Amino acid sequence: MKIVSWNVNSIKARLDHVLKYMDEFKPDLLMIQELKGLEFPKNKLEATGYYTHAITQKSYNGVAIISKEPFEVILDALPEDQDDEQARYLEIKLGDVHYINIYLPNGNPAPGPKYEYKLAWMERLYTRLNGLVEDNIPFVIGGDFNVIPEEKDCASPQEWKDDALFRIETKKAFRSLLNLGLIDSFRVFNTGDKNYTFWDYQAGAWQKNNGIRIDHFLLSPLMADRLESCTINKAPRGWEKPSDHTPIELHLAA
DNA sequence: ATGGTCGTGTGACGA
Repeated sequence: MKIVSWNVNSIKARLDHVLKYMDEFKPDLLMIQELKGLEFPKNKLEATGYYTHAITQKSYNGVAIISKEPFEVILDALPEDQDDEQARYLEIKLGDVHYINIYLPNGNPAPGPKYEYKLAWMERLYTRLNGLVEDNIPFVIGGDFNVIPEEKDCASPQEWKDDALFRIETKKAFRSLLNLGLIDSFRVFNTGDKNYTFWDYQAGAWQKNNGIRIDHFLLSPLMADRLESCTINKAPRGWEKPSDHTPIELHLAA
């Protein structure tokens, strides 16, 4: 089973990219982030034979799951804050497994209220994932985590030193998730540097491979034995008018 | 050291 996560930076601007990706790389389940609009092109995506569910808001954020198999929606928001209206979380169930798609807050500028929101969001996420682990519910969580886990996950650590994606509190919160027993799937197969999922549009970052690894797939303990591979597909970042992120691809044994 | 690039929606803000 092929599961993919991709921050598309606007579904309106990137619909043709997503359709091309689906046709060329045939994911079984595709998690996309940063839809950036209220409207979701459900009909055009489902004309391919896939099922979809989207969580959207005006202008910002937004996440969706596109799946070959029909699925049940478990949660359309992260629990524990009724006033949080940002479209950043979707949890579904397919077979016995929960699949969670997140667009974790960026948090810049830090420090400040946006960074406080990010850290609070990560605590709420910890609570939810801890609950699933305790209940022995197998899950896969993918998405744009907006977390650079280690120095080797960026080209120039000095540049990111005080950034919300690389600050010590952010790395600690991410480490707490891993300490639940979750596996950073990509690092099981590749411990090297210069492996990125995002390159800024500015200053020739893509051409210079000045990127960061911020899109991740974490597996719950019960899913560990099913992990077959996890790789970054750089091709879509090189297409015309690309997203600034590229897909990360996970293969699980049936 | 500075500015640089996209997308939304048509302003300024977010990334």
